Amino acid sequence: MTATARPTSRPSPRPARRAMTRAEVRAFIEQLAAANPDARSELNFVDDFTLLVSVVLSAQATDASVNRATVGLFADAPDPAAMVALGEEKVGAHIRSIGLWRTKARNVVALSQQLLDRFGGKVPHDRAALESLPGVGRKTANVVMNIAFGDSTMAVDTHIFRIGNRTGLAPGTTPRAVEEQLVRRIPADMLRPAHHWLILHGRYVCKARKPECWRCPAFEPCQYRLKEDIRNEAPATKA
DNA sequence: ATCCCGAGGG
DNA sequence: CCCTCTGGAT
Repeated sequence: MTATARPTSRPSPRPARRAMTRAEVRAFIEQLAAANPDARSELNFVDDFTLLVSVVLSAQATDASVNRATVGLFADAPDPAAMVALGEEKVGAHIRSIGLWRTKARNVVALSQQLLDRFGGKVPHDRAALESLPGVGRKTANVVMNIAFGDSTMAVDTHIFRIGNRTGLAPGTTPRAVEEQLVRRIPADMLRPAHHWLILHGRYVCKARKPECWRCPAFEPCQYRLKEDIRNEAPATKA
C-alpha cells in the first residue's frame, strides 16, 4: 500500500536500482576471471554439430541432464545425416529424460535436415542462418557463435539475465536489453570469456535461490545485498 | 501470455 | 509440495 505519506522531496517511492559503474563492472568481471581460470562449457560435444544439438537440448534443462542423454544420442547420430536417418521417434527415445523432449526431438531432426538441404551439412557461421533453424533463437545462436566460431557474442540465458538485474551489472527488462548493456559495458577483450564466467557465477554463486553472497566478488556494489540485507559472510555451520 | 516438459533440490 | 534448469515458437 502507498497510504503512508512520503516526503515530497523524494521523487519516487523507491529509489531506482543503481547500475554498476564502469569501474565496478571491470573489477567484477576481472575477479570472476580470476575465480574461474579454466571456464568452459559444461556440455559434452565434439564438433559444431554436436554443440548445436546440445545447446538446443539445453533449454530449460541442466547441462548434466543433457550430457546424460547425448551420450546415447550422439553414438547413434554423430552427424546431420545420421540424425535424420535415426528419425524423430528414436531421437525422442534418447532424450525423454529431458524436459520439452517432444518439441526438441522434432526440432533436432528438422534442423539436421535443413543443415543438409541448405548448408551442405555444416553449421553455418552466420547469425541469421542459425536463427532460421528450428529450435534456434538468439540465445542459442549466440552460444554457438561464441564457442564454435570464437565470436565475441553474449548469450543471455536465465543465469545472466538474473545476474544483470540482481546485481546492477546490466539492468534490463528483456534478455536483448541485458545483452546490449553487457556488450556496451564489458571491455571488448573480455566479452567472449565473460559469458562462461557469468554462467558459472550464476550456477554456483549467484544462484536463483539462496545465492551465496559471501563468495561473490561483487558484494560491495551489488544491489541485491542492499535490498535483501545480505551479510558478507558464510552462514555458521551448525554443530 | 502460453505452451512445451522431466529431473533434481530445498 | 514449489522452484529452477544456459528457450523457442505461437
